[in-house]
Amino acid sequence: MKLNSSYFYTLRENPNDEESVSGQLLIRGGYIKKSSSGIYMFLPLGLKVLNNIETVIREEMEKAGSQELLMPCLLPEDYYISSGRRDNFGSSMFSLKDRFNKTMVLGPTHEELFAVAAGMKIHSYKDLPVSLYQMQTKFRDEPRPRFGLIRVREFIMKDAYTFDRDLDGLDESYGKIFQAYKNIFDRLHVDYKIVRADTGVMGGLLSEEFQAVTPIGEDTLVLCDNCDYASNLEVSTHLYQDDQEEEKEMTLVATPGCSSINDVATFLKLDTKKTVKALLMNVDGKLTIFFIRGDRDLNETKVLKLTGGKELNFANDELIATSNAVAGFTGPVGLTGCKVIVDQEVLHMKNFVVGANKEGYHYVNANVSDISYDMVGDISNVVEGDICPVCGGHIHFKKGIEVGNTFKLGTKYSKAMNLYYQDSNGTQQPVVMGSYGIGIGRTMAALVEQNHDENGIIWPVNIAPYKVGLVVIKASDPVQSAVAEKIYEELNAAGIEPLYDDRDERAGVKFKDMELIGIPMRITVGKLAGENKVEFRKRTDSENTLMSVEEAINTVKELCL
RNA sequence: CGGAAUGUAGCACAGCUUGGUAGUGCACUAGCUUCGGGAGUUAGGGGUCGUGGGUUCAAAUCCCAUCAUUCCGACCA
Repeated sequence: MKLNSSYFYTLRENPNDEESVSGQLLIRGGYIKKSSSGIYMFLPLGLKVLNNIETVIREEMEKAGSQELLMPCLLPEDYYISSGRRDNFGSSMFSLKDRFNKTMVLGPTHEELFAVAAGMKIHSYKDLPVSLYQMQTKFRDEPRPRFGLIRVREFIMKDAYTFDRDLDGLDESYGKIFQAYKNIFDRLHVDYKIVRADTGVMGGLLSEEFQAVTPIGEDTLVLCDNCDYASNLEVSTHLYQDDQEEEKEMTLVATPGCSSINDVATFLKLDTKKTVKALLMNVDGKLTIFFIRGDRDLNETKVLKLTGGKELNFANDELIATSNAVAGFTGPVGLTGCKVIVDQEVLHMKNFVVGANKEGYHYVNANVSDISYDMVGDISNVVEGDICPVCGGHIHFKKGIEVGNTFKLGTKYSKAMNLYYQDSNGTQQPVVMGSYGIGIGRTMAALVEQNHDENGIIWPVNIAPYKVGLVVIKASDPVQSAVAEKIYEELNAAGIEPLYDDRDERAGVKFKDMELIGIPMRITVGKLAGENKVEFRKRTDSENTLMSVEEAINTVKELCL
């Protein structure tokens, strides 16, 4: 492409409404432009990158035996009512009325519709397995879009669905797509971790996430420094260590004004690990008090799973008043009027500090035998330094962006959508489903987060909108432009279209633009063009290499393989 | 949805406190000089100051409302 006659622009300054590096660079490079909160235009360069990512995904999905189709975005609400998910999605689903006053929604994910499509083919066990996928725009009305393309309200997702006779079949189909995902993210050069995760609103038996590792990530990845344990914080566990102290006698002590666990620990000169704190929560309208070690956080996912609750919030004063709990000094000794749930870990602690249910007092040297509770379970988050549940090594954290997710769904959707097949005995059986997603724009953003420097983006060669940039220093010089033109023609003939900067701009501007938009290779045609010499440099190089025109062309060809 | 901030030319911003002719840099047009790392200079073009209302002789500036965007939280496959 010749820049002089093309739609091409860059911005010299960062936009004022974009915080993330990937968002800033993609906007400055003219890849994307925000049209409203969480909704972006993909401009010519951006579309090329998107297409390159899609090409890799298509190739690997086809290799895994999946067939592409295309679903509508606009769907009658009824599908999601049938599956019971209309309420789960709630206001994060875009909804509108058609002219007959029928409620339509913009699809946030398509398990229901794929089950319907699969039903057109699947009648007998002989029709299985089936594997289908699509690249399609999804809509989710996020409460808070942010980080450029990372959390948006409209985005292109590759979503795939598998249909099998039984769990063994599902395992096999899941394995194929799982391997395809590894191939995809390897080929895209994403630095990623695969972690175990919560199944969330999807439901089902198993969820694993492909997480691009970057500090901007919104998910916390729990990793072991000794084995390959990898898990999303929301479902991570750890081994408990028994406190070896002798049990002492519980004693009431005055702790005036110490209503936070840090105050208490400081006042008593103790580590917060020797304390147990109370969290007064509202679980579906009922007061539930949780006790966990003082330095830990409550894990909402685990709590909802344990209690079977739907919604978790902090309890208000009115709700707290239904029990004898004293806010700031709540303890599990003689607590009544509410449900009391104790973290599993507390059972392994000795001589800890807890609230005394009395303003200004705590108990010290409390032990499990001193307290009463209704339920025990794993309800807290792991922290760095905890013991790995697999190998006994130590746990550390990284941050990740969820770029892919795989689910073993089981029969939840097939039953809801009436997707059954007849087995060899002639009886009806629900089809066993799996679902698999990759966020394409999000992957693009994650790549930029992982591959940039102070000058701009550094695309992997196979993802870059153009693999090579061709800069002619003085476009008005007939010798230089003739050499550049020749290189342009030859590379095009070889199937490698260069980004040819033939603008009447100063050299510095051209170099800066090539670096900002992240073109992986650059050929510069300058003073020595008359001697058949040009300069070659990779985006990651710090210096030019002088070579002949032929050498430069061959180098580009080799690096494009 | 709670808390905070911002909205002025294509982009980034100043002006607002203390009301009185709409400003700067980049970008754009024309000229001259320059020409291998975001040039210099001269002359220009481009504005419903987010929107609606109010106060005032007079509002970008003060007041009220509203919309949009961003940040912190809540939420989130």
